Amino acid sequence: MIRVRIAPSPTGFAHVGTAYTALFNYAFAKNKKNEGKFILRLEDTDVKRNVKGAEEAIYEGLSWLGLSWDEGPDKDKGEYGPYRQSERLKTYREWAERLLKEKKAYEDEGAIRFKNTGKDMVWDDLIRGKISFPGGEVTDFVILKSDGYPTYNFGAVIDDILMEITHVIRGEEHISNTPRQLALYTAFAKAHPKFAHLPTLRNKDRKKLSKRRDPVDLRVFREKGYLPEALVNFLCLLGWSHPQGKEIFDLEEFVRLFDFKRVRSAGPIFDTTKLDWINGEYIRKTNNDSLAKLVWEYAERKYPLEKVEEIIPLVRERMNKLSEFFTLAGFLVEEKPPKPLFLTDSYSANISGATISKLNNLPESRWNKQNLDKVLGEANRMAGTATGDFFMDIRGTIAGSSVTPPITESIEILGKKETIDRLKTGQKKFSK
RNA sequence: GGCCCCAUCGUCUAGUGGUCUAGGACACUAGGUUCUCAUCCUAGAAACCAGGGUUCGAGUCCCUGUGGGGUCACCA
Repeated sequence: MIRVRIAPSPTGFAHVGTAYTALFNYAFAKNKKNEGKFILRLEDTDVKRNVKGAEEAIYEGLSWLGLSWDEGPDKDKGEYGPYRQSERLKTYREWAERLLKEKKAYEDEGAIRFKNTGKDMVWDDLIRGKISFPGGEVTDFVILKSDGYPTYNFGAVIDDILMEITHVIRGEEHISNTPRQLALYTAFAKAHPKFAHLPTLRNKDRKKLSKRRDPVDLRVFREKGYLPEALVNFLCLLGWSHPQGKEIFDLEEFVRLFDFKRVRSAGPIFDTTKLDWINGEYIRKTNNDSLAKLVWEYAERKYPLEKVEEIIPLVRERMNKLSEFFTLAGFLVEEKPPKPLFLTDSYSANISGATISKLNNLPESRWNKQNLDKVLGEANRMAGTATGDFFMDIRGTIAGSSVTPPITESIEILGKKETIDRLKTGQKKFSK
């Protein structure tokens, strides 16, 4: 039985790196007939850095991405819990004292320190092959702090033993911790789990992603209008490649095809340019009704759902992020009319009394794209201006922008009264 | 600096000794479609870090160098 875990610290928000590690752990656990267990353990042993709400943020972030865990602090304790390290202090003390009794550790100013054996440490990494450290590298290190909390290396090893973790899949930055952990397994005469060290996600400076400078908070991705499926897909593509070279695939497919053989060891740059494209692909894959709901929720239900549904077909191929709905179609949903733009030299001919009365003569009941095309075409001929210019001025006048969805469709949705009001306003402002 | 990891187009990557005059995707450029923008279609530019080996043959194996990264806490 495969058992894997992620072990984030609740020190703030859900980090995209945590999601990345979780994704690969999840895929590995569920890959084999879906029978592996994916465990969430909270390493809250740095009392000073624990932040309230951080735990919930982690749950939220992972759930948003569809990465569900089988065991964790929010679930029944079961035979392996509790899953918060702060609730396992007694256990760590017992195990540390065992080492003390066997003279494999010693007390040092209120802390307990592990006595290094000086042996070379080697393991066969699932992603990188053989990795070895010279024995002198591991010095005596603290395993139990004077406040009674375990250090990372100790807590992780004890829990991995007790929780029967079979595979430790984590970031590359933990490679240098592995010899210390291996020494601990040896001291307890326990077989160590298999290790797989994933590449670290980097920023444009090729440095490991930083909380300070890089967009790493999962909530921010949601706020920017990314779909969780798209983010997951993007994350899959960092360090892993689809055997058929596919770029767009869902979590289920990733899980099914996952293999460490296809994981690269070089650290990829987390460049969201491609994520924007992937997100657009997912938006275009979503049907109108579902997409309208997503936008509606994204807008915190500020606009009528029916209105959003009406607009979606006009913008679905124009947006890569949900947020772009507003820049594209804001003029159709906002109460306040936009400031008109006069975009061509033939404005006065385009937005003329003739144009407006032509539209005015079209009754509400016949206010649809087909008739609008006809009427606007006639108005354009009367104005005697270039078609592009004609529509451009209508665009600028009713939308206050030179980039909008198609004009006749937009006018249909805007409605007769509002359209004519805006055209009149534009005409008036222009002549001033 | 010690130790460790890594190295193919700007970015994500394919490639497990010959089919590589190195393939795909994003981004970019040009053109087509079009009332703008986008979608869509077509084309284009763009990479094996360097030097030594091994081999009939190296992007692929080995060594060295260079470059990048990680880590050296009573943080995780």
